[in-house]
Amino acid sequence: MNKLVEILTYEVEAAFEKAGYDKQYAKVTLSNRPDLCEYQCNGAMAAVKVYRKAPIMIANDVVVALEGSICIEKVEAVNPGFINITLDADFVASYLKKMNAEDKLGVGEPEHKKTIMVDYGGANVAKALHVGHLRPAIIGESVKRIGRYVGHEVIGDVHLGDWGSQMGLVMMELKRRQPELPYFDESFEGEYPTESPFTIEELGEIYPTASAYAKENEEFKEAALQATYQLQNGHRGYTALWKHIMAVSLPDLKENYSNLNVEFDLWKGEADAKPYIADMVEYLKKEGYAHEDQGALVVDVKEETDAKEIPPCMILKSDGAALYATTDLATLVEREQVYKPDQVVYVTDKRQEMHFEQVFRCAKKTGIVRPETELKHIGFGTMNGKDGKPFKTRDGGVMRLSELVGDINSKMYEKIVENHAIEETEAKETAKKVGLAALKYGDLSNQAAKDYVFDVDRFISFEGNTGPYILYTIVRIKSILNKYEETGKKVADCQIQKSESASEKALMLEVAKFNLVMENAYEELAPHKVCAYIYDLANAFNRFYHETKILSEENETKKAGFIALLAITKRVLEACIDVLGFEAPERM
RNA sequence: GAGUCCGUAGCUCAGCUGGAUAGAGCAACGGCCUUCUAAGCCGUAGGUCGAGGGUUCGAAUCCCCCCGGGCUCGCCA
Repeated sequence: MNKLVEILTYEVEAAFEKAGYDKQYAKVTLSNRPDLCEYQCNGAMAAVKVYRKAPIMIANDVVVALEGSICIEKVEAVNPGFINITLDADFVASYLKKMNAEDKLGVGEPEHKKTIMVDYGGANVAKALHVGHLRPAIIGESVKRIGRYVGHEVIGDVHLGDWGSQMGLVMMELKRRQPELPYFDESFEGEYPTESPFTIEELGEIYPTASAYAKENEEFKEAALQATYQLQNGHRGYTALWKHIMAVSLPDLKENYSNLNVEFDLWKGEADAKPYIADMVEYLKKEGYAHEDQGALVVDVKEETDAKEIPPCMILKSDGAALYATTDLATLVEREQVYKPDQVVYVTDKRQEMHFEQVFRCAKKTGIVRPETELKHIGFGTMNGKDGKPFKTRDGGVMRLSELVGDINSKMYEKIVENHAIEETEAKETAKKVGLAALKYGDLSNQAAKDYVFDVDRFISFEGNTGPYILYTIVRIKSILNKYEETGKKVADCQIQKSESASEKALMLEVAKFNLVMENAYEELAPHKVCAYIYDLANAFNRFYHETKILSEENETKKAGFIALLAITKRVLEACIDVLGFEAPERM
């Protein structure tokens, strides 16, 4: 289904040609002056150079040529040369009817359906999920859902950090604590215990301790690096220990992600790239891409146009161990073999920009991916505390995700029971939904690339541009629709009617933007655009709501028109919050 | 040092592929609940868009330079 701006652009193109001007100037955009018009075309001013005429004259010619258009109620040329368009109310109503008849509310199928892999999460199996994992999970999940909504085949991969030097650190810390364990006995040849030597809580504490200890003890650090290398090369005891770490971590990770309404199609990790590494290294050497430099194996990725020095992409460390770039490249080899993705999107901290630049260049240069494969990195900014510095707990530590989510839920629960008499089970369920919306909307409404201030109290506030406000709007609509059905009538039978008030038309125009917004959010991989849109839409609805008596409207056709408008507004809002990764309760 | 991102109202943020009077929310102040959820709506006040220069009919938006800040710059991920 064509977007409104497209339909209008076609009309205006025809008018430009009819008036004797090139249609390239006919692009119609949303108005930036809603007080003057609904849509606008600025092409007359751009066309001045070619036609050597005052822009207002060109605009006037086009306006004359537009007369009789069925989509336009009013069009005028305004100095210095704006063409201001106000849409015909019947046309808008029929547009919404068409939208309503479609499953995806006017979002069409893409010309080329792509297979897209979204690599997000990046949870480290050696440590508990903490607030640092929040952004990739929330943003990646939304990007995945937006891609699906616009019609692509999107595969989400958690891509666990289960293979790097953090594994060596954990193992050596464990050895320091329990040197008697058979995993550390090189002469041990029996069966290793099936029971893990640590719990998830212990594991969560072991890594930070080990990491800190490695910074002050060179010998320990060396041992950890050595253990990492040995693990990567099939050391029996370490492999057995690795399996324990995985077995203990995975259920905890799955539960945490599930609480965030984040679902992965693939639970692969860096370790899964292992079988591809040897062949890949061999290939890179044989084809002459990789060479030795200071003992390490590297691929040069410099380009002449570089404004700065891009270091070579390192494939193997001087001790022969694999590292970050190695597993990322080998993972691309695997993805190319198994899924042949048209696009791979990585969602990580923006500080990793250089790493991905190197990996992408290396993958293209060496033919690991096809030339047309799109490799994209969504680098997100830091979550800061109210002081503008990276978010920490009161005692300066890293807050666990489960703790954060628990906090938000209990604060939300208190607010809910404070406001309404409500049964405890429902209150808890509602608190969970509203809390998640608060958290996700708080994050997603910011541009991903920017640092942002993580202020829980603001996010869970019931006022202003927040997740709860959006949900409240949906709940209001649901409540009215339910009451309408209680009178024995069906919402589904209601037909959208031509608007009769300014606020009603404003709401309809806002609803009609949906396909434009969704496709744009996909192209720019920008969930915050969806947030901005539903905030506008919710505002438009609330304005309409306040000046319109809906259920007490006496004219049944008119009332049904209102109900139909509410129903489509709700569908659009729900489609949006679904791609953002949260949902609305029945009441709140 | 080089590169890169950022600097918009007291605070938190939109707007940046050039358009008309730079928008929200919070905080402040003032209205609106016998009526569909007031978690709402309406209004008032608040800005040399970091500074300067340039391109343009037109610049928060593009270019240059300066100031301030974040981040990155081979064996971590």
